[in-house]
Amino acid sequence: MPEGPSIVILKEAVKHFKGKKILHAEGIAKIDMPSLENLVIKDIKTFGKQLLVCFPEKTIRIHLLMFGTYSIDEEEKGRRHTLKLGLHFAKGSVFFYACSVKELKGKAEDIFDFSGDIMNDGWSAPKAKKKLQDVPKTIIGDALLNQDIFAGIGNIIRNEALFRAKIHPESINEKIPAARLTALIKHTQQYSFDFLKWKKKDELKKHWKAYHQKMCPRCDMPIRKKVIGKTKRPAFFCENCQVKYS
DNA sequence: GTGAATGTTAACAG
DNA sequence: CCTGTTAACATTCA
Repeated sequence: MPEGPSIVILKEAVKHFKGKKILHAEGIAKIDMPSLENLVIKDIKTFGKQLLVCFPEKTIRIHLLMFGTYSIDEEEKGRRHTLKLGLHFAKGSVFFYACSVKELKGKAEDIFDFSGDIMNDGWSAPKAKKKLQDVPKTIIGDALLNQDIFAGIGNIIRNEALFRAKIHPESINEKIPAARLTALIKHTQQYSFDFLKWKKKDELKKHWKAYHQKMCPRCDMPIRKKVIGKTKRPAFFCENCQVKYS
């Protein structure tokens, strides 16, 4: 369940643990569990698809990958989840399953450039445009998934944003007119926040226009599914109304 | 039972 | 050493 907006929802669900002291840490993640005990959580942030549990001198980075899940206060018994990390507080607990947990040295602000995070208030569209132009030969479908360019974008967002912008995923970056590129970047951010809004209401799928769709809602032609690019992820697009710049 | 999927990275080949 | 491909991991749903 992990594109940027879903991680923002996760952050909101655990932010009440900010300022709280960890009494016990458990799980099979390869990090120093005992060293977390008695530490107070300084902040909880997100960067792209990662949740960051921040301390003065280190940052715990949790990435849900494809199948990661979490539960708050109650451990999911009965399910066969692999408990990677469980944090226990005086009041409440949080559990992360089947995810990637890493311990990073230093504070989050020194490790991540938050202007690259599509969901961050400080996100910079001009910087994103420049980064796209720095990889002129790349197809836009791959570039959108590049976390160094758009931290937080996943396969749903890229397909929906390209559909809104009427750009074919196999378009070559340098062939896309600058105005179209700017429009795409804007759609990407806007769809990410629509994703957030709809996901909260549990109606994300209801609003898909291209992703896993059969027919184009604009022109009624079939939506094509094709594994593309070096990222080899399935793209969904309308060949009739999404222009291929190549 | 099979295959696919909102993802990344370690391992290997050249 | 660098680049590109494959494998691995983990879970749910159709």
